[in-house]
Amino acid sequence: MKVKKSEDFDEWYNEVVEEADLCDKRYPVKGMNIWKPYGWEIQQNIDSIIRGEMKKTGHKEVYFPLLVPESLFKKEADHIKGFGSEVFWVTHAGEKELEERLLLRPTSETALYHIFSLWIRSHADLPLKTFQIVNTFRYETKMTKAFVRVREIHFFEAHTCHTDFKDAEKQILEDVKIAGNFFDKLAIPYIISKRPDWDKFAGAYYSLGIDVLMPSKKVLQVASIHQYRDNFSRPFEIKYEDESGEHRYCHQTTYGMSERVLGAIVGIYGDDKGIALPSFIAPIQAVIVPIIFKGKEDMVKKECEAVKHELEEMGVRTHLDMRDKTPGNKFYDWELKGVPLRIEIGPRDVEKGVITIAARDGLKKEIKRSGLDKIKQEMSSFDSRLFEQAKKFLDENIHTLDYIEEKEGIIEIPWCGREECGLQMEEELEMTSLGIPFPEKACNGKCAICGNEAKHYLRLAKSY
RNA sequence: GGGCCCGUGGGGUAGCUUGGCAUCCUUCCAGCUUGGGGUGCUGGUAACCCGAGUUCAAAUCUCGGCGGGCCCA
Repeated sequence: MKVKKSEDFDEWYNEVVEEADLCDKRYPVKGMNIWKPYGWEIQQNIDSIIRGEMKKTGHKEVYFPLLVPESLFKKEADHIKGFGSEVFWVTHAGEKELEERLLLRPTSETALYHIFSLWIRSHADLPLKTFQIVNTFRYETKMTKAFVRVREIHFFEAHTCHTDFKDAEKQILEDVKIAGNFFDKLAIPYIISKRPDWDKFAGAYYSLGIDVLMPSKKVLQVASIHQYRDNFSRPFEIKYEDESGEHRYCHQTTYGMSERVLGAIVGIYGDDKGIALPSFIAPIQAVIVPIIFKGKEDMVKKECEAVKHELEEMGVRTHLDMRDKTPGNKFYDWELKGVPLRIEIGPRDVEKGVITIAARDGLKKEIKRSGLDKIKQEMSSFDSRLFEQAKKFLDENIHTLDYIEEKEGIIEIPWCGREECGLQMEEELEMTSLGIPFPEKACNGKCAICGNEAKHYLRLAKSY
């Protein structure tokens, strides 16, 4: 690594995503990067966590087509207003112009909901809980950044339909819980805010944003949960027949996430040596580096293979690095790639009946060869150390204030709830509002702009 | 939306002002050496973003495209 994380975070980030073999940014279309095998494997591991959570809560996986006819896309007015300027259009087949233009989904509401209206007939079909993991496309005009702002998005989206608002609200709470489980496994601390009306998702009744704090003290939105009420079900005519034979519109919710989660992990846990991966998503959880001396090669090699085998039996994803490089070289290499635990085995260890382990954050110790099962504990305590360190950083950078004051990080200011006051805060602080804390945090102060009774705290921060 | 900068082997760079020979580091390949934090030596592969123009001659000057980055609203 040429750039220090503490000196220039954004530049460090740009370098580390390529150096750590997560992606290749040389593809000649702006905002479309290549997933390299190592990065893709991490992302797949992240996906498998959310798949697990979806399965536990009764969501079914689907896969809808990439192309959406223009007529469907135009059905919900706010939605097209919000996304219209950033869609990619398919207008031709060969030389022939299409009768109806098709677009690459920027998100999949309009594709799914047309079909949901066919799938849902009666209250017995509800709730309908689905999700898909697909690529979506948004023509970003701003500066793109690997995993953080891309034009082809690796997107997870859960879509649900319910009999009424109340049942949809229950789904929102379940989503909050799912997010909790998900981010806990990744050891990422986060905050949830109810977005202000002027910044909610195009077509939503309200939106909850899940944000993390990056080392640059700018926040990154990593997930969002939306309550649509019947905003989409009306134009798409998603109706069901209730017990009394009446036809009613569904209420809907969505929960979305993208590879920004990976961006957050890179940003939050990386250091001057490279990235650091929580063990749950690390493709390699423990790497064995043999320390070879002339004349003792076989002894060391045999021991390494035996340890690898035993660890794999325990379900630890293990790699034995037999490349013809010096150990120091390999150490730097695996640190760059963020492997949680390194195991060093040399003649000295074999003779003493131990192995030497070093966690990615520097903690080094010997453990008994006969006590290999300790490795799992070492991994989880590594994860906890990552989390504690990030949690501390987040907590130290949330400032609850009574009046407007320039601070780095996230600030919370008493707010009357009126849009003009909120926008003025954004302007004065040169920050964007994240919304009001969720769950709501009691606020007894006066609005920092107009002086009227404050209804909530408004959270603001600089953001990506 | 407005303004600015940049594009040279896989990565990082020098050369551009004043047109002519493409520099160095790293990576990579082969071999020997070394091996508990980037071992050393020898040899090798490999580049001027694309297109048009000016010119005897373009990495260098002009225009356009594509790509990358920064600043302001």
